[in-house]
Amino acid sequence: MANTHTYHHGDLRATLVKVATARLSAHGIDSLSLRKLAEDAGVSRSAPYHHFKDKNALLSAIAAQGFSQWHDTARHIFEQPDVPARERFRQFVHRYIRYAADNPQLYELMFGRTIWQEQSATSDLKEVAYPCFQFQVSMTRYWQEQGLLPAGHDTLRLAQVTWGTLHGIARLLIDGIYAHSSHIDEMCDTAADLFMQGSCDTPE
Amino acid sequence: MANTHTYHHGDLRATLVKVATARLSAHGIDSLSLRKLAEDAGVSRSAPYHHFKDKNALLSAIAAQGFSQWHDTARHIFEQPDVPARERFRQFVHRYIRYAADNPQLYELMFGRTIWQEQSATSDLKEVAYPCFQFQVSMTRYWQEQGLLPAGHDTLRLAQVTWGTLHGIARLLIDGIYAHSSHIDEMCDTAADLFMQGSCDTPE
DNA sequence: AGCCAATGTTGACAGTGTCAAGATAAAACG
DNA sequence: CGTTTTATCTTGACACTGTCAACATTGGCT
Repeated sequence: MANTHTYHHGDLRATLVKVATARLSAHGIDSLSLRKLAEDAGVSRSAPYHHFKDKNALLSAIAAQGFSQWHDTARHIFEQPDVPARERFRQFVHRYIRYAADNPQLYELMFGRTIWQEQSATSDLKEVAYPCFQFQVSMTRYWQEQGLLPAGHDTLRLAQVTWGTLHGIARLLIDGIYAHSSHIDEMCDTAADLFMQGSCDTPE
Repeated sequence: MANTHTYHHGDLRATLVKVATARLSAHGIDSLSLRKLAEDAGVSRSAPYHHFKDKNALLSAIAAQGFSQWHDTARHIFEQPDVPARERFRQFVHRYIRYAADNPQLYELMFGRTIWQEQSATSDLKEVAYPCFQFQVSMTRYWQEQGLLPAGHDTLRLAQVTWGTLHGIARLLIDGIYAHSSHIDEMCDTAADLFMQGSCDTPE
């Protein structure tokens, strides 16, 4: 499948996403040009336009993949019946930052201005990303019920702040300002402790 | 001064920064092209290269201005002898987010990957930005001493996490993902409360 | 007065995203 | 089966970008 030598490529759309993902993690987001991607896929410059409206649409497709991937990971961490809630929360914090630090280019694409500015957010992207946000809210509610996070606050706001924190730390790390990757674990512990300051531990 | 009709412009460097700042807040970071800026300044394409090594160097100069401006604001908030520490902390949180929300394009430039990636950070930029970071650490230490933030944690880590939180919220707002500007104040209050959960209020 | 360094200009190059018009093959339909 | 429609791919073109080299002009120093 996906024969490169016939006039019709076979599955150009998938191939484009694949080579784009590869190039992204290898050479960074700046070297992602449609023309190079087309060349990587063994196809001419404007062939991609039959599968993606825009450069943005292609980037959104990559980001969407990232979201669903992270959503799965988050679910796995959250749904461990044997692990106490407190520990799962801690794991979640560490894994989130770790995911961002391990895939800096992808993370930046997923949460960067580029694909999110008002007009350009594809509906495909939203369909994957919004449930991912929603899941964050559900988890927050659960942690409030478990007494790990303060119950007195609106769940949505709390979810925005906790995710904001993770997002902020991730970006500071990725952009290399004010934080270094050797501090990752300590920062995660500090953040987790800060959130659970008033925690009265799990009521079983 | 800064006559536009003579062969030598007068003070092209300052003019460039000025028109760039204007164009930045008006049309966004994407429409910042050296050629347009040169035209705005009434000068030819490659004249800027006599004042800035790079496009990046010009952008860094704008960002540097932003940092020193914010540093001043932060100092003013922090050095209010009559206002209790707790209130100053709350003010700080609100003003930080407000500053970001009011100057989204500038904020993005200041904290974006563009000017911070390893090689390209100008020494001019670092000279302004690092003291700004340092000030954040000093404030954190003070708030720890005042009992507003937990004393048990390393000050640097705590500063990274608190700033990370503000930074993350700011970015979620600016990029328009998962947070809307009508939630700003509630989010700030939630964040401040979360940080000061275990607070035993100011001694004295 | 005369030179030099600072500053500004034009020409050029490689790269980009995007579209219009034409070529080709696969699929749909009689 | 042949024919037509439709999806896909290609080449040509355009306007735009950052950057450099070569050349022009000027203000200030000796």
